[in-house]
Amino acid sequence: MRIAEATNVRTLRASRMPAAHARPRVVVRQARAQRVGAILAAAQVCFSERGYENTTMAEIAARAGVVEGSVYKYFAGKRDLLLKVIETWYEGLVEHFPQGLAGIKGTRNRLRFLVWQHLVNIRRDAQLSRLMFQEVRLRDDYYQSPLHRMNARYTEFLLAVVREGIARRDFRDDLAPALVRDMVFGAIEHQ
Amino acid sequence: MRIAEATNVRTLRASRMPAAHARPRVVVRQARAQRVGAILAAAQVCFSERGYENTTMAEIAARAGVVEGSVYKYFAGKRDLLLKVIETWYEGLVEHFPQGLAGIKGTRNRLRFLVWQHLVNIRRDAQLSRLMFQEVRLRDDYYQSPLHRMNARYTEFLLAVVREGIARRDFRDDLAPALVRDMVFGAIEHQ
DNA sequence: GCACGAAGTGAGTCATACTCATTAATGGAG
DNA sequence: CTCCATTAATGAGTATGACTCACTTCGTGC
Repeated sequence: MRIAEATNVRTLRASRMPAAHARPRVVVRQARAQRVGAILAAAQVCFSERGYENTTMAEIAARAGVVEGSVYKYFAGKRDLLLKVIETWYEGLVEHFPQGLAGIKGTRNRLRFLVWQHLVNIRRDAQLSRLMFQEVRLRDDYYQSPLHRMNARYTEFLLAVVREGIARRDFRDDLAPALVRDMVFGAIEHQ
Repeated sequence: MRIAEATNVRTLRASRMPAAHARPRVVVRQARAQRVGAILAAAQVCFSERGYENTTMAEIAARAGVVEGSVYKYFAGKRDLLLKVIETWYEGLVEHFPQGLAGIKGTRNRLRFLVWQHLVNIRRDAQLSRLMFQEVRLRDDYYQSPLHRMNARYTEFLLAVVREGIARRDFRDDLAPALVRDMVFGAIEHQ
């Protein structure tokens, strides 16, 4: 029984090389960007809902309405997909800072805005920000990834406001802006 | 060729149920504690050298001088092993705080000692502390794990010194000790 | 209409965490 | 000492999921 079954599977496998795939297929050829977008969106939902480890490529593909192999046509692998998801998310966040800051006067108000915005971001997209901290920022390849630059741009805004504050004598001039940045973001992210 | 090979494998597999394992074996029966220690030590080295993901249970077992299955007699799985490794490490760290602090007078010196000690810890055992941040503290089950309590004990020392400082009027009395703790550890760990 | 490259497919491979039937050692009772 | 029950140890086997690749189908320029 068991062996028979196994042999059966084997026979099936062996019959791979000659013309095998020949069933009707509904191939919805889509524009590249649209397809990439669908996969990214599906991946974002899956990763957010179930975490990185618990998400399978099959789930992502199914949700995006493509087959597993297709994902690998657009993304190098699961981790690359994660990086692209986070990157897309970050782009949206960074875009909002300049317009938000534009209308705000006074160093303290500007600082308050950035801190508040950061809190809003990591609370609204709690799962994504968790993924950023956990799966991306602490890995070896982070400093080589575009996300490192992206994160620098994100924290740069706070750094700039602190520098402004020093220039305008709102803060002591022996304040180290980078330390302030690390303390603010560190304190928020610590727990 | 291919099929023959496969069938061969299958036959091998099918011959499992009847008496199969009958080769000489050198079983070095060890005391439980000793064996657990060997596995933990091996796991710590492997995880530190190659990271959690890149380490295989087979590697750990080989380094500990046991067979893979034995590891599962003492640990629930790979993740449990990681938690136990970190826990063991943390125990060592926490033990050192009281004696270190005992000889130090003055709030600022005591604070400085704790910060310095923390820096030494995460620099000396860089890989382990990275594993703690990345693979443990940010996971869902962290707050249910003994490591959460362990970490609380670790940071408690700084909290206590800050409270002392307020009581002795070295610090303003509207200072929130928990915020100080989060800022200090957060700033250190942020990058 | 035909040839060619790109897009798309999914069965198959491979690596590895984990299981479990089986064997070896131990220690206590007779 | 010898038997037997209990526990330690074993490693071949299984399951799962990331990734590959031989092949099909579509779209386009000639």
